[in-house]
Amino acid sequence: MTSTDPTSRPSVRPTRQRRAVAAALAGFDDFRSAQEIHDLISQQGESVGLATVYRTLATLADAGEVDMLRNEDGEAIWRSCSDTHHHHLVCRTCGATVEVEGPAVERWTSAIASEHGYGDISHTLEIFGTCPACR
Amino acid sequence: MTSTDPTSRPSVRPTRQRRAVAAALAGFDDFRSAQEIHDLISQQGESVGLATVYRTLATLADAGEVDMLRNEDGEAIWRSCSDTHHHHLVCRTCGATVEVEGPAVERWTSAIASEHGYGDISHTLEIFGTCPACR
DNA sequence: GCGAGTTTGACAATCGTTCTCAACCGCGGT
DNA sequence: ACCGCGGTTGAGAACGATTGTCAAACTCGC
Repeated sequence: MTSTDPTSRPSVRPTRQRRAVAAALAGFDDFRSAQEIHDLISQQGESVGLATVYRTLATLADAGEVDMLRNEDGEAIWRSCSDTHHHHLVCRTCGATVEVEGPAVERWTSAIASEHGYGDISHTLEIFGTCPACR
Repeated sequence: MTSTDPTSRPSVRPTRQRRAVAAALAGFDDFRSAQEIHDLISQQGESVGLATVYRTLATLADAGEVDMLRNEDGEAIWRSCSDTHHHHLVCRTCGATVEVEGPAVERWTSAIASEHGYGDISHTLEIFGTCPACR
């Protein structure tokens, strides 16, 4: 590592571009694709390369500051999230999203995994349904 | 529509190609990508176009005869499915799959859902990790 | 065996995402 | 304020999965 930072943080610089992406993320609370976020930034008068949007989103996702999941077409979609691990309850009609936590599920998945000798575990869990307003 | 069939079934013909895909699917029990299935068919001495593999898999998935899900890269992967509801513990290196059941999870998801007033619930839960052999 | 409607396959076209690499910029030292 | 060392960016090429195109091949019922 080249980092001289004792916290071993890879030194993320606060550039104009990263600020623009953060600002765009603050502007909506549902899941958006990278392209949509890129367009949104343009509409806010900033100019940021698409590749940079991807890079920044990936970094933020890595840092746990945004959620990334995939829609049914396999496309990556993002939104800013709270800092704790959680899952989503998504209305399949209007897209309304509720963040839910399930310590029991977390425990269950790692238990199942190690029970079968699997390591380096991750999991995806999304719940789809129809929200009260759409019924 | 051009269908004159009173049952409105779209008339799926049992062609050599579709049989080859079905045979390939019967030859493994983990999740494979379309490309891998295509290769497998070649190795079995058959020749089927990649586009046809995609088309056939899509049809089978539609009919509920195969499971299709997406790996962490957003790639579609398929396998023939059993008829009971279950989830998967998938090795992200070799693809080895273990079917797991989680009554607790099922209960938890519906509890969470109704707690938020959501109905008509479905969910996806996949666990990815590294299997003992690949570590 | 015939004709109509399906299905196929080779390949082009899409489309989301990543890579490349020279130019650029933030930051800490001087 | 000036320098220089990386980290960062952007334009566009590259990539890889998936889908569309369309003429030729095939199935099926007659």
